[in-house]
Amino acid sequence: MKSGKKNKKPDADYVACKNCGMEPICRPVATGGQNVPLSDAYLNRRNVVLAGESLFARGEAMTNLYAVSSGVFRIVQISPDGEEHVLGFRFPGELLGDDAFYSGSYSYTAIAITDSSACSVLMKEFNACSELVPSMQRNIIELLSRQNHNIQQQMSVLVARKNAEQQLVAFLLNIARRQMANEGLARRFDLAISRDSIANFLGFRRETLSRLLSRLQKKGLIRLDARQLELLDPVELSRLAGQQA
Amino acid sequence: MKSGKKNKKPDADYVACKNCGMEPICRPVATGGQNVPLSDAYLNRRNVVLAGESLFARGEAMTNLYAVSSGVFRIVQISPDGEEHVLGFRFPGELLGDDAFYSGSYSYTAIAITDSSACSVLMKEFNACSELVPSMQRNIIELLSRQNHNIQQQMSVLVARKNAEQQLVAFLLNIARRQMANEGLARRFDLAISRDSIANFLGFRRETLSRLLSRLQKKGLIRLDARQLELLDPVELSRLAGQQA
DNA sequence: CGCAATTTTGACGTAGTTCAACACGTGTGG
DNA sequence: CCACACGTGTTGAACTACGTCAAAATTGCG
Repeated sequence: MKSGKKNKKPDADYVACKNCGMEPICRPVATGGQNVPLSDAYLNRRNVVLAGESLFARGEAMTNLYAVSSGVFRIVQISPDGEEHVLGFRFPGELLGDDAFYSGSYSYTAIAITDSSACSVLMKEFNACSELVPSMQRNIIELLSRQNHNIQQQMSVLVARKNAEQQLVAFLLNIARRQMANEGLARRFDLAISRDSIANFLGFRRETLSRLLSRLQKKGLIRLDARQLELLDPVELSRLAGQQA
Repeated sequence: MKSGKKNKKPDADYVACKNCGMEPICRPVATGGQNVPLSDAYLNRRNVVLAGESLFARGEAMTNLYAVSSGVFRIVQISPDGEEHVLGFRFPGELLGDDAFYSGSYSYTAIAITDSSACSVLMKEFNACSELVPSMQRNIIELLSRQNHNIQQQMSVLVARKNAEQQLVAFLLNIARRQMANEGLARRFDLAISRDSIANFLGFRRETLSRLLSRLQKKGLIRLDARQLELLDPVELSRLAGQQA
């Protein structure tokens, strides 16, 4: 019994609002500003989602736009042959549900990996409000554009792979950056995601993933204790992944 | 000398404005509407870009938002080790440069594969105008959201692959749909893209691609004469790709 | 503690890469 | 007009990385 680990409330580190992707559309409200009439329901802070529970499911009408405030989510789809396919992961400060604007319903299911929490903005209120405040619309445009860019970037890394190792290392570095809300590189962190989810996402078998991780450890590039990941040689890892930055 | 093929002006089929991704932000202007003051420079129709030329390059300031009106573009990035990497392709009706909203500069280079043309909206004018017309902003939000969804979708197909054949078939079907501005499936069309570009994009070797295409022909699923592609058995192809729709 | 889920390891088969040769079309210069 | 280089695409043979199947080791949970 070392800490509050046993109780279910996520006592995790919440992402600072200033580092959150949703900040551009939260702040105008939080500060009050141009006397826009807003219900209290507009912004709902840190809704708890327990590990394994879903925040929303594919096909549901888009009622809210979400941003992860603590924990990790995986976003999944079920393929026609019934298999779950992991589309990606979302870390604190990142948006959830943003690709539902155009269709009005969520296009994937978001599941909490660890006990997590997410802030939500009620779409009904948001739409009404953004009619009145053009800067909010401008903000969400930039949000979407950035997200767009991130996804395309990640896709290029994943598809351009020479081999699985390169792809995996690129993934680990990607995660390490997002762990810090893209402000630098986390050297040591809890990679909450299971091997199965990672393998599923990257498109290879859990056995292959396991072997690759072992190999990276033997080479002294990472240290992995259960799900605690440490990047021992970020420079060499970056080189391996064939990246700059 | 059968047709105008020798002269350089693209005599191609232009996409209909009603099928164009940029229509939501063109139309409000084309119809005049709510007496918004607009310079003639706002919308520039069908700028010609010859095969091999670039429309804009990575890093340049975002002056315009583009939509392909005829031809095909490939979007590329140069990796640190100097290799060109193909991030994707853009067909008539699709946007170019949309992921530059957030940073203000293009994040990739857009190169015409065939002689092509693109409509452009001047950002300076667009920003001014959209301040006045909230519906335009709403439109661009939906555009970005849709693009977001499309990219994530394509990524899931490319990364989730069981094998290269499945991945290739998914790609061909994807192209065939986009050829028709997503209104049904083109059965026979000019796949203008070179084998090298396709292989680069899909992340395998040109030799592998060549073998796969040969195999699909032997199976009687496609017919390929130079770059003229015919889908002989769309149903079986869809099944092969492990997709519905 | 003990069972189930997750992760690792081993042995072997196969899909995709690599290297190399060839075929075709197009443009260039003698 | 032919000779030649060059870009693009196809094909073959040998190699290798990853997948598959099977079993052991570790972790987490009741």
